Amino acid sequence: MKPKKIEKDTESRILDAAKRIFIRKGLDGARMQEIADEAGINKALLHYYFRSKEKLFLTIFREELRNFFPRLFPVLLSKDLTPEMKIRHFVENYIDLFIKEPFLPAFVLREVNRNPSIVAQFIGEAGIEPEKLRNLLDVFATELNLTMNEMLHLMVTIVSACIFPFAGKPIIKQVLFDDNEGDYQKFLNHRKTYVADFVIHSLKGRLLK
Amino acid sequence: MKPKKIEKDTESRILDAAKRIFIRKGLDGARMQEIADEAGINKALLHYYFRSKEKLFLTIFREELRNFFPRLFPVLLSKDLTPEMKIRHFVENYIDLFIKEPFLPAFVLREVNRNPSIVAQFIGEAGIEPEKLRNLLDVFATELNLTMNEMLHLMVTIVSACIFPFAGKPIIKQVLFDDNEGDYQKFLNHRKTYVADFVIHSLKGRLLK
DNA sequence: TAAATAATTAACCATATGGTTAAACTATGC
DNA sequence: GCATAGTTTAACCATATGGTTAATTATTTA
Repeated sequence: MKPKKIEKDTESRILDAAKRIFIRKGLDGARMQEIADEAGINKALLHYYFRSKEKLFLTIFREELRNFFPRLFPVLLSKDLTPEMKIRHFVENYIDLFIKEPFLPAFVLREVNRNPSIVAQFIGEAGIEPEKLRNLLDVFATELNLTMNEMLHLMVTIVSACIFPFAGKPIIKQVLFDDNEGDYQKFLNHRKTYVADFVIHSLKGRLLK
Repeated sequence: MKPKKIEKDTESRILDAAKRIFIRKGLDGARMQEIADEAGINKALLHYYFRSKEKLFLTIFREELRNFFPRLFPVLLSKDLTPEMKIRHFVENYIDLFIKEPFLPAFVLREVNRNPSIVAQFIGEAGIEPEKLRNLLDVFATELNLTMNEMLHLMVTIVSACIFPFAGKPIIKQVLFDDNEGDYQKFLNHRKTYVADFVIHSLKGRLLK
């Protein structure tokens, strides 16, 4: 029952450590020494497993970009959900994801703005196919009786409403909740139903034009 | 007609250069040499005018934080605007601001996440008074027949919808617009009316519950 | 078990970077 | 014209940082 190989364990220790450090500090702010310390290993070992900081970073980034992207296909294609339920599911799952990974939004936004070409570079590997996604949105637009343009705005609005509360946490918490973490967390929990309600009301409200 | 003093000019040249570099690259990514080059001066001169990178950065950040914060008081307190018009004004002005300063949202979000305490530290100097702001929102909530909780969500939702399209530009442009800058810009312009409409529909839609 | 291979470390290296110094240059006041 | 204070520069410094090397210690394999 002796552990045969430590290497595999070391690799995942490195990945865990790198993830924690990179997500909080970004590529520019992270130090290889810091990651080594966090993983409890020698700095040279980092370069033994991942040749360079860049390589290690991209390994982490690819994975986190995949997490970041909402997996719309299963929800939107479901036949036994009303449009309203699809929206509720989406919002709830997406906000829950960020409650579990609160630093993910700020991390991804920071890195794609540092180097925008990284998006095109990794979008495929992150399991996103823009064309298929746009087709999907087109179908959903029809279902909701929206133009594709309106659908794109709707999508961006929903995603914004889910992501910004996390990416803007320091500001929101300070300005709206007097730096009270508990109040801010309560706000996040309410938000799952609030955003869905808000969107659904808006779609209904169009009828009142 | 000879220029009497160059000094003042030098200082503003430095500030302009620092602003450009810091906003695009952040504190961690920016290099003092780069800022000096951008300003067309010697690196030592940077330290002559602003003792350290940190000091120079904070000078820029303070100013940009002030820009970033929506100036709600004049709009929300106006007596001759309907709530609907207040929302329309706010959204249009806020999005227009970011069309002029497209890197501002990503910059502020990056830096407040790098060092959250910077918000509390500079919120006063940026001309924001959280208490007064919350009072203002309370009044507006009454005007709209909303609870304070709903008002906070509404506020965050509107701000999210304005900011995220800029902070998330690399992703949105790539995924939704196949990397076409023109399409993305058109989207931003539509967005001014779309977001306002969306919010107003939602408030009306509540009646259809 | 001995050779071969993989994992790990301490010490090192080259370069980049924020920051300093001392000297030179410029304008201004007397 | 000269002294003084303010401005600008080239050269320099200490340190941090990503990365490498060579030796050491497991682990595998024949």
